[in-house]
Amino acid sequence: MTKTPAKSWQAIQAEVTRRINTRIWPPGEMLPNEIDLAVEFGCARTTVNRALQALADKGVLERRRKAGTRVALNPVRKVVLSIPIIREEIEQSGAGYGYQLINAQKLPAPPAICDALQTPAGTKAYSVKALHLAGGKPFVFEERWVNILSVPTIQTADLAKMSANEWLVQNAPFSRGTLSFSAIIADEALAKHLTCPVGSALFCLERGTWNGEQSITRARLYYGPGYKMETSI
Amino acid sequence: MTKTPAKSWQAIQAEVTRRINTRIWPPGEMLPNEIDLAVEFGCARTTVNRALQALADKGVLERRRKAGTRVALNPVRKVVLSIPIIREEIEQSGAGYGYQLINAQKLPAPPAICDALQTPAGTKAYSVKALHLAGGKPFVFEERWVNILSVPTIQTADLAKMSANEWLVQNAPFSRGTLSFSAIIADEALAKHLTCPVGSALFCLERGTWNGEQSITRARLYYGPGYKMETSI
DNA sequence: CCGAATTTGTCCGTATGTATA
DNA sequence: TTATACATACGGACAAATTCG
Repeated sequence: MTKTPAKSWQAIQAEVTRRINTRIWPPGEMLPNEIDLAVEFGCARTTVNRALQALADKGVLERRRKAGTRVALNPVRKVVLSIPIIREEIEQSGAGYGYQLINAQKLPAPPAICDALQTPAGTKAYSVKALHLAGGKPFVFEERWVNILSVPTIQTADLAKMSANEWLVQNAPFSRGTLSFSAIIADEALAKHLTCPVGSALFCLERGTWNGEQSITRARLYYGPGYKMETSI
Repeated sequence: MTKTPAKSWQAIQAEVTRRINTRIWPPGEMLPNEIDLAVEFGCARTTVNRALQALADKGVLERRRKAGTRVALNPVRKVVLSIPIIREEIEQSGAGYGYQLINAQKLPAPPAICDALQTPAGTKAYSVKALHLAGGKPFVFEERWVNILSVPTIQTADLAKMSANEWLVQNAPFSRGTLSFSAIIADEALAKHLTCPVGSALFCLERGTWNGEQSITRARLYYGPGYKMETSI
């Protein structure tokens, strides 16, 4: 019988995690039901429930009514990734943050963008290109298209003073979005903006946002060579 | 006055989200305290608490005792990313999954690996190289080092039948890990394994795991050119 | 610097709803 | 259909953190 150090749902979470890690409950194993665990830990069932639910949210446990709770066969599935705010990320590294608008203009959007923004082919959209600098050196090149049907007022915003991202956060709500990561080769334009060799491998973060069915914007952030996005499990 | 459709913490979560999205509560705005919200929604404070806590977990709200609850200034900070199990990802795309062990042997680990595995420089470690195939074509090249001081038994495992990842999941528990994403240029070796041109940009996922203070393994997964890791917000 | 007031965090015990084997 | 196990709710209570005077 294991000593029960428990108190508070976080302690229970820790103890359950320990048992999983030490294979007392190996992958696929069924756990005792909440009532039994509550008795063992000497707490209310609601407290056990809270702990197990949190672990299920993390993907460590799988729970189904009537079927019970089991240790997930494939752990490490869900990770909470904190998307760094570029400015904060740079300032935390100790370097000074700089922002530089390259250009902002209404342009006929390329087909791929019209598709992404769900506007008819050939529609004009607002193109914004900007650079985020760390210690005066290029850190991220931002390439953004804004749907002027959804957010017409962006055309009058002074994007030299406030980044498009900040402006949108304050002026254009969104309800959902997509996020993707990929690797891309630096072409001449990218290499010039980031002052890196043509052919470098760049980490690319692409984000699209919608408000209901209306598309708002689609942005690509190209990080300089060698960038790593890190998180812990 | 808004109609309160509330019932269940999820409904409250939805209503709060709606108010944030429609700028009834813009970024930075303070929310009423839990008690007042409970009165407005006609439910118990614990129910409100659950809803707001869930939103705080998502990074939508920021909460502090006594200070209260406010809408986060920078939304979209925390994202739950589901790291796809390679086999599942391939099978879901409709292609057949294949696994191919390239080699597995005890080798003196390069300094960077010894550093990552926290073993003395020049220590031997177990090197595993393998390929995951989708529809018979290379999809991911896996390059792994396993700490044989922590997991000596891996040397007797038949890694041609079971992938190192699967074997470790079943045989070597870990308590914490790191995860990073980056972009890398395909050198000749990588290009050969993935049958892609030298100089391609590859998406690279790097994972390190520990059990307490003991390092277990460090793996790099190189995805073929054009791969995108996607998620939604 | 300290105490008081406020707000969230967590707990308990109970009750009822709901999916499912 | 029924029994089981999880999901959620309620209200009361106290703890902990932090702001503010």
